[in-house]
Amino acid sequence: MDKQLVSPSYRPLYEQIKVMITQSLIAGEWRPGEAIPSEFELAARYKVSQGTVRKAIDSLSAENILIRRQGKGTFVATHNADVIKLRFLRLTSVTGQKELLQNQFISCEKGKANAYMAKTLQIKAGASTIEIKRLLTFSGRPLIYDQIIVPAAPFKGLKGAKVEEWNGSMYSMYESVFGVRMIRAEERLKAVGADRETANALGLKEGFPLLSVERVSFTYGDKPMEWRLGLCLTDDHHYLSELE
Amino acid sequence: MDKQLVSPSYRPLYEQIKVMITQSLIAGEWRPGEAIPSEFELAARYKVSQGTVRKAIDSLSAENILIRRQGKGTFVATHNADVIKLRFLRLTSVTGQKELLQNQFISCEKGKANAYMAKTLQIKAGASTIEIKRLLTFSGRPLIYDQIIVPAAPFKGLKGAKVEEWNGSMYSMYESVFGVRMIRAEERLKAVGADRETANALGLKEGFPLLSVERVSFTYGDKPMEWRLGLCLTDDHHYLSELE
DNA sequence: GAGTGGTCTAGACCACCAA
DNA sequence: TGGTGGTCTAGACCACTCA
Repeated sequence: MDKQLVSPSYRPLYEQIKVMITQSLIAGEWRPGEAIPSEFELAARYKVSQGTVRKAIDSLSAENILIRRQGKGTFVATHNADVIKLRFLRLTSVTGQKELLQNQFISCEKGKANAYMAKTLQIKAGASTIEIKRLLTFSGRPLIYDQIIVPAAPFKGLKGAKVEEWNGSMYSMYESVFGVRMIRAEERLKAVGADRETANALGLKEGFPLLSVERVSFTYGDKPMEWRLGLCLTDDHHYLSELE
Repeated sequence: MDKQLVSPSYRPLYEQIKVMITQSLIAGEWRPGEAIPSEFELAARYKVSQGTVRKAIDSLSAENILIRRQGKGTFVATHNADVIKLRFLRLTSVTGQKELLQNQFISCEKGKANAYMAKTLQIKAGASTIEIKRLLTFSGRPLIYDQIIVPAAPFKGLKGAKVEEWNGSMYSMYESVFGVRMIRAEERLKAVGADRETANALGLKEGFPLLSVERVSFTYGDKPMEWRLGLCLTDDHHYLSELE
């Protein structure tokens, strides 16, 4: 039996505060990049001590959902700000730098979720999706062949034109145009041989070893909102993972 | 100029406590798996409040250096305990399970650090090293061809015999036999084609795509103590990375 | 029941930032 | 100079573990 069900429904106060703050974030009361009320104001609103609000904010800050800045305030995390750009990018050149990649869109089409995609994105099988393919290049050299699938419903109006004219990361667009904020992602990595399509796109021979990065991104409440498959050339770059 | 040098040398109390606790760990005052003194005892020892000790322990706990257990005490993290075994293993089968791998040693020889290894392990070029090769298999099938290099000095007496008779992870052995505790690691991933040696070891054709995982492990004080290169077959397995 | 870590409070003071 | 987050304290009470 689930332990949660037998144990009494004890939840620390600061976790409840955390939930309430998260709900305000979902409702859009505070938008990405904006400051939330000060710890004292929130303490007054929720009728708890400042220390308890602090602990809730500490936790959200550790999850990169809020950003604290001493002397200034606490801000809603965003994928727009220059400093946090490429928050989810783990691929770095052998010199150690994370550099800006050039974005070249190949296609943007409507699709329908197959069984796997339905399960992954928690939508109904056959539900409408939007499928994007693009090529990311570095210094003129193709580096990643990316396939992106999102459910159509939350991204109504996302079309090729919209995608092509956007100058920034996909996450930044999701956030600014559709109000969908990604807060977490899971990546599954494998080594694969390039298939014909990818080999052509990247200018390689079929079977050339590529790093396959399958990513699922989640918005508030651990709701999956994007599936992505990136096939990466890793002769000049590597994927950095820190273990603790 | 380094910001640390111009700003006053202000360090919060709890960080100083953290350093003192870490020093006790290095000195071996509390051994892996053992409990450290209670928060009140430490508060008395360091002449600070319990809350300040708590904050220091919180931080070490977040870094997986200490483990808190409500009602029992705070314990020194170990690679021996069953529950924390495979702490650094990110490779999971497609079914999602982390399973025990069989260990088959191939060789264990003395070597000398080349320029790259010297830089990586922060030892002198030409310093003595120990080089181990092994094969990790899962359900009888070769999965990872592993090459491990450690500086000879801290691992005096590490020989083939010792390695082969040890029944557990390398980290568990480092800890139990040599008192070297790894607390952190960095991994750099690439996709590569199998070379002849690896292809033979894993029973593949040359050029077969493999996930190359280069790992450097650190002990207290961010001192690098092990270099490792694992070449992994990823048709049935994948490497899981969580992004926040 | 005694001892441990976990939560919560209230208040003081410090470091940082902007106006 | 006033407001923000960051630190530190002291004390109360709660939840968990084990003898």
